[in-house]
Amino acid sequence: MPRHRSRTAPSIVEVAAASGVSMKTVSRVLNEEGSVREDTARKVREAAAALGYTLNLSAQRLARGRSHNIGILLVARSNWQRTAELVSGALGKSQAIGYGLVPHVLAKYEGAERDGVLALKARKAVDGLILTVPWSENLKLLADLAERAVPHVRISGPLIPGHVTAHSNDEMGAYALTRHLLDLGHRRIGVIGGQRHLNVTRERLAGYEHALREAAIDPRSLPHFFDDYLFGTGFRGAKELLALSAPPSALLCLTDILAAGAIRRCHEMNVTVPGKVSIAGMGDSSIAEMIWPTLTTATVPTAELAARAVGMLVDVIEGKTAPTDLILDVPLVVRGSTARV
Amino acid sequence: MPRHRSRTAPSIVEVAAASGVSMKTVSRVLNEEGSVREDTARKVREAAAALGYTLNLSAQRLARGRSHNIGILLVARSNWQRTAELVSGALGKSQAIGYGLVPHVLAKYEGAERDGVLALKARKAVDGLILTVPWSENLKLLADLAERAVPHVRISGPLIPGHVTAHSNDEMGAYALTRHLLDLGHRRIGVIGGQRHLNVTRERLAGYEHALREAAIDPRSLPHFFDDYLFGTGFRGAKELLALSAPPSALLCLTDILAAGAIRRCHEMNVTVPGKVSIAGMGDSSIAEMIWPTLTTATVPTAELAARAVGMLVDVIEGKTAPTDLILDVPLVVRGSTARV
DNA sequence: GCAGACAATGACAACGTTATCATTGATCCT
DNA sequence: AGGATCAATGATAACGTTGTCATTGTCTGC
Repeated sequence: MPRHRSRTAPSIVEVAAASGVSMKTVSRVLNEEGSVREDTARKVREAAAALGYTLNLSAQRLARGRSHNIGILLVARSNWQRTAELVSGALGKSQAIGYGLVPHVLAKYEGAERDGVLALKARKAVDGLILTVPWSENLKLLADLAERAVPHVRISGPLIPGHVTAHSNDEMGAYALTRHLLDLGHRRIGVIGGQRHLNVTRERLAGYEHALREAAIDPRSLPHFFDDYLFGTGFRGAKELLALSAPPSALLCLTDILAAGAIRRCHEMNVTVPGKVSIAGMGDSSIAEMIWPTLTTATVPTAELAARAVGMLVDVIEGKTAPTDLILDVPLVVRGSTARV
Repeated sequence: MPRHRSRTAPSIVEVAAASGVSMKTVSRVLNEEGSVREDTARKVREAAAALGYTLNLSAQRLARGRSHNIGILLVARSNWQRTAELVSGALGKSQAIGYGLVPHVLAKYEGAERDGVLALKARKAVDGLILTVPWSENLKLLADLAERAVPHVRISGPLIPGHVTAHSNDEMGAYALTRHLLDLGHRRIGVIGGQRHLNVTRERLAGYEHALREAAIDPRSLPHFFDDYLFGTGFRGAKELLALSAPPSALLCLTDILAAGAIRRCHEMNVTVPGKVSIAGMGDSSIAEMIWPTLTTATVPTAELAARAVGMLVDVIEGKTAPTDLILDVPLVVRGSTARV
């Protein structure tokens, strides 16, 4: 006895029957594969429209062996602003090219969480992965992905052969920022940053030190404060560095959020910015224009990086091009938080 | 001639063969359906582990007729902070209960974009939808979803029978904020807000007006500025309202971002906050503690709302419970941007 | 010792696509 | 005229699960 098909979504066979062609031809038309006569195609499209039919993604995925989804690995308890930029950049691009974006937040890469990440590809939930800091430089993860041939593109992180990376020239950005402070006459330029072992930290620090050495200043003679990349670090760092017997006249914060924290502390301590101390950030997140004084910083094109990473990943997945690393500029933006000494 | 299976992921039949049971039993074990003897189950689990096997999601989705994904509809070019909170709240919950989260940004609900949203369910990309402002109050969309029996939960938006909503008591929040300003001796309390037609706007305004009327003040006698919910509106609103011949002594901004914009403008105009004018926001987003002075506001539990909405949606999808609306509190948080007149 | 109940398992057909290869006609060349 | 070529189409078998229903054993109670 045939099962009663009440209110079930129509399938490709119904459309085929209604338009008098085979399933395969319907499939060809709806996927725009070509090599179908225009009048046949029209008939099919009309039948599909009449039935309110759309291809079933699950069936398509199973048959094709691909999910048409890409995953983006994010870190828990981080700067939301940056996370939002990453996701929104990736989402815009993936939506435009017909891929779904599956965000996945991860607190650590161990045990069940590790299994969860690797299952993403094994279970065909995604065709590939976008890795953001700090996952883009987690060697255990990178090794696992390489071993399992999981396509992936990293956003930032050290250049490693065999791992495609979408990069911004953070070293240049930090160099430009430091030069800017030097040009304003600052000599004692302190630095506040997050985890030292991260590649972003090292790159930005390299730019900072490069500029100092050019000006014949020994970076080791300057005060610094490192912890993590959250607001509180900027806040505490400013207090500590400005309380020094020989306080810096300028502070380079390796992130806008850090700079925002430092500036807020200055307000609390009645230290005028940039009158008494100049403060620069890095990243050019939207907060840079929301605080007072507005922040001198360098634009890290986070959203664009994410969008480009998606494009690169899809190229890898579809085997279109040989993967190449990408490096975007990080231009200086001078605003109100820095001034002549 | 059998196809050579080189490096292909193992399927359930391999596991069945390796453990000497049928496919169905493997399926039962891996899905923890029960009614399998413990020693059989162990054999199966060992075989699966040895082969590095995991169930294929696409096949599972096709067979089950459900995607185990939920979509979240976001609006383009909005406050990123709020978007990030929504996504992160929803993501945490959905990840915990084994659902994937598929964010979808939408600029308008027409033409191809409308088709895209509706296709999400028709193509079985998602089992249901979370609607955020302003989509949660788009009547055309709501009608389409009802017509197609697409399970959905709205975050904010007017209470409409038949549409489940996760709500925060914004009216109470705005009332508390206004009372706070009144208690500080303010009488001329201006208001800055976004789109007036939005339900959030109306609710918050209702709380504001309620408090004023209690204090025998006619809300219509007070200055206001409405545009959208972006930083620039707060910025422009503050300038306009403070330039009035009878400027307000306090400003209630219907959103933290708006308040941040207003405060920045005050800094530019050398109007001290809260000395000359008190400013309150609403939402308690992370920016409230990053600016100076820190912002008096009311906590809208955005992330929790999103998480709860996911839970409610899954209940609806799985037919577990009768859907009920949810209303969370919006408690007042007094910080540095408001003071006695 | 046997019907009945019940727990554990299996066979096989969905689920709705796409891939592969075969089959049509029509068109082209010599 | 007679292949050869080519564009358009179709038949059928995957893809890898789960649902349904049937089939085993294994106990019970009498």
